[in-house]
Amino acid sequence: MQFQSLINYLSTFISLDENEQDILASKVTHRTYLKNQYMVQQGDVCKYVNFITSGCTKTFYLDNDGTEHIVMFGIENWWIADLGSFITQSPADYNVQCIETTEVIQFTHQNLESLYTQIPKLERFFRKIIERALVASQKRIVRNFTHSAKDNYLIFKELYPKIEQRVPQYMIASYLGITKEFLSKIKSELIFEK
Amino acid sequence: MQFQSLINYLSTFISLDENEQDILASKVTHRTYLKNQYMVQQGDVCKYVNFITSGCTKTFYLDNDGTEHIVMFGIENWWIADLGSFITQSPADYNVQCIETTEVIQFTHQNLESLYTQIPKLERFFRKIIERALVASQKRIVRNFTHSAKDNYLIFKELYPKIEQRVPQYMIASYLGITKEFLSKIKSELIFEK
DNA sequence: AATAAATGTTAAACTAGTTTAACTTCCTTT
DNA sequence: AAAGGAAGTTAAACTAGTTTAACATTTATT
Repeated sequence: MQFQSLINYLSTFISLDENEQDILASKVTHRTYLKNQYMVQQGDVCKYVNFITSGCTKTFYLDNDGTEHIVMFGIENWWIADLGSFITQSPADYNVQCIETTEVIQFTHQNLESLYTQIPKLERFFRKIIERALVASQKRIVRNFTHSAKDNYLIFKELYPKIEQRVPQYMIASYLGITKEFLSKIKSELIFEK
Repeated sequence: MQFQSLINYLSTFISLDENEQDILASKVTHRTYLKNQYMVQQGDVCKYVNFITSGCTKTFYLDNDGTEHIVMFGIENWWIADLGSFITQSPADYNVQCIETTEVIQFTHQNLESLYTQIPKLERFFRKIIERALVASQKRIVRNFTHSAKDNYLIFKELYPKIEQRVPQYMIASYLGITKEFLSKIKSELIFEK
């Protein structure tokens, strides 16, 4: 059952007694999105924070030319939302679309707020998750500046080997901030170098 | 007095009663760093989260060539630390150096943890601050991909007009991920365009 | 099995940003 | 007031990554 995946995941960070688990269960819902469906659309308010129990998503920004820029991918045990939109309940800058059929456990803003109050351990947990995400985000900024596209591709493969196998190459190029043609060139150079 | 600056700042987010203010005061220390002094050095453990009451700092990464890459600046009412190092109490990736004489209020890891427990409002406050920082960091990643160096410079000026006036140009170039020579060229083009 | 659609490749011409190096201007320190 | 260092500028040669366009391969649909 889906909810159990969340409990298992949380148990590696915090321990919740039966009562707390029941409270949590009463505040979340479960949903399945089909491949290509949108979890969040640019311009809509992001209603949920989503915990992925299975599947794969991409979070992307559409620029004025209609080009998509992938901000992040999401797989099992990742938290996915347009955080800026969710916390302020204002229109989203990003789209979240499913690359595979994706099952999630959803927290509304109101339910999450009430969980924070009822189970302070959970607020602490989310603070720590967000701290880590911020550290990772800052590291990514520095990486982008200090490394060539080829190095960044190799680092990506090492950091997220599971994602590299599941998403098309042109999306990885977008995540790295380069064109699919250039990534193709990089890959052929890497094969040659071996 | 320095501590009052922190209280004033916090009051725009949360209200602390006298007792809570006293607890807070008992858990922080004050320190003045001179121009060019280091608040954090790459390799050391980042011992404090610093709230700047006056002055200006740069947080930067030194790559293998010895080139510095500025991750962020800090001015009055900003929180400065190597967050990754602070939360795990492991060696820092970044340096924090003062661009001006800088006064800060410092929180050790232990004191901050105990404040979170004694004043849950403060944990909520920090969660929100970090959420915002994460949103800003993700936006910066997308900005870097979607805009030219010239656009990013204009955006920087608009976003942080106070910082632009206080720090040398070559540091702004580093923050933008371009060379000082190219920023110089961009500026001369902008003058010409007017 | 056939066709269309999505994904991936190659190569040539191009451009945004880097490198190097020489020079200028401004700021400190004596 | 002079001298030295830090910060900023200019320009030429270069390179990492883009653009365009044509083609190849894989995957999905009938």
